[in-house]
Amino acid sequence: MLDPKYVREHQAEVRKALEDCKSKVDLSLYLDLERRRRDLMVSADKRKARLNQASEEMSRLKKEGKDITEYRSKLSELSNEIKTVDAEITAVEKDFHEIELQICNLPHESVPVGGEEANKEVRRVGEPKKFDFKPKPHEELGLTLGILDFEKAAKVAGTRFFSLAGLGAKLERALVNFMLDQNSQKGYQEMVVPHLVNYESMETSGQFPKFIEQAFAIEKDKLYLIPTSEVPLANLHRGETFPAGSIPKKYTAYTPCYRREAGSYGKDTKGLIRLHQFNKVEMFQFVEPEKSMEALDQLTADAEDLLKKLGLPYRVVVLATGDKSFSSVKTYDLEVWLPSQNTYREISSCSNCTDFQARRGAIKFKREGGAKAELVHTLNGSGLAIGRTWLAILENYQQADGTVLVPDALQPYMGGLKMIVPAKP
RNA sequence: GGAGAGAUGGCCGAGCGGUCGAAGGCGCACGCCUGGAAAGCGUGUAGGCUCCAAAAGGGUCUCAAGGGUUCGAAUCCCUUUCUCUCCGCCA
Repeated sequence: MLDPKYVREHQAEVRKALEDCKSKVDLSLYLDLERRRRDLMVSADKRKARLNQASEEMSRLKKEGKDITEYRSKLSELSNEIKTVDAEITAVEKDFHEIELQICNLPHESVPVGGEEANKEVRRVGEPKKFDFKPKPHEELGLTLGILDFEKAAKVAGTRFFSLAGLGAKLERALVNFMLDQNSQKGYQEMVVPHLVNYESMETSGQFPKFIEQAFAIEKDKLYLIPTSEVPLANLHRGETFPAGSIPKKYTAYTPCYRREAGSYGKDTKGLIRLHQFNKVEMFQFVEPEKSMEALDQLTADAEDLLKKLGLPYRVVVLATGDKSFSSVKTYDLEVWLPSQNTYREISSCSNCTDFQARRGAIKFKREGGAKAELVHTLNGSGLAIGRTWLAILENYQQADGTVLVPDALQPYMGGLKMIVPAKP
């Protein structure tokens, strides 16, 4: 959500930014409603002031034992007028809020303008390994090794679900533990959070109302399965004010993520790339406004560090205005090298949401000696998507015979295991 | 799931339908006092929206949330949410 006052005073700039984001929001309507809301409020407040004055008067008259019948009926009229205006305000506010929630965050000046094609590679780290055989896709490796199974998952739940067995499951858990340990060492507090959240939480983090179709819903209980732990983490401090000196606050959490993937039929139908359920370790930060751009670089570096330690080649891409996420001003995607696809694929997304989520959720902080509470800035980043890391390891560490080496950093988490070999039938 | 109790300012806690944004206490801040501190005394101590170019100042809203009764609601009525106690069920 944007600051209406800012929008009002920087119309040209906002209009351009919304175009760059391919937003379809009608800014004129937004401004018009905002204007009407204030006008109505002034008119209602004037009447309320009169009523309040009269009310005091009335109380005095009554004490003096005077007759107030006539006076009362006069006020009744005023009272009704107020109710009418208030109803108008409510209606205008509802319309305004509806639009307001549809507006994306304005891109940072450093973000390239354009759609997906304008995304810009920032750096490449690590050399893709040269194989002296044709590298196999992970779904094939996993199947042969007997550690990955989609058929069983499809029977249990449907398409776009997966199941892991034996060392496959163990590798998944090793990655979770490895990442949580690493993040903890970097000052992120480890958290366990709800996987089902209410509507408000989805609204605060920016999923709702725009992306409501993408969420799995438990209608009976009005709860939603989280698409990322960003949602519960962002909402931990909803409606709160951080006392002076208590931010930056950094959290990390491991949760499954549930996504309907509506409209992605036919995309990435094979393997672990795109699923209705996957695991992820997330990083989240609440920081002071002037420090958030710097924090984004640090957060991205923290995510990169995990890939470096796992020995996976990757590149960093800054997403263009039309491709960045709804709530963010700037997003870096980390893309890991996949030998079987001969390309880089997203494995992490790190965003600075500035005060966008904070305004939706009224998340504030106080400065040392500062009088007024201000909105915090929030940042989130995957550190990392576990499923995609799992498959990247299989593909990058595969050997000609179909076995897979365990990266050094993970061996302590795999009971010292150095290689994944086919399971005994 | 059944029965009951409750939700007031940073915290505790009062509050006959009118002068209550709300007594009192604690905490906190500042000042006085002191060689310094404690105690004591004094003063102050919510947030949102809005008017004004801005400051000063003004208006309005907020006593869990939403609705209702009323000229007027923290106070009465309804709904919802949350918390607590007991019973049942349960990893």
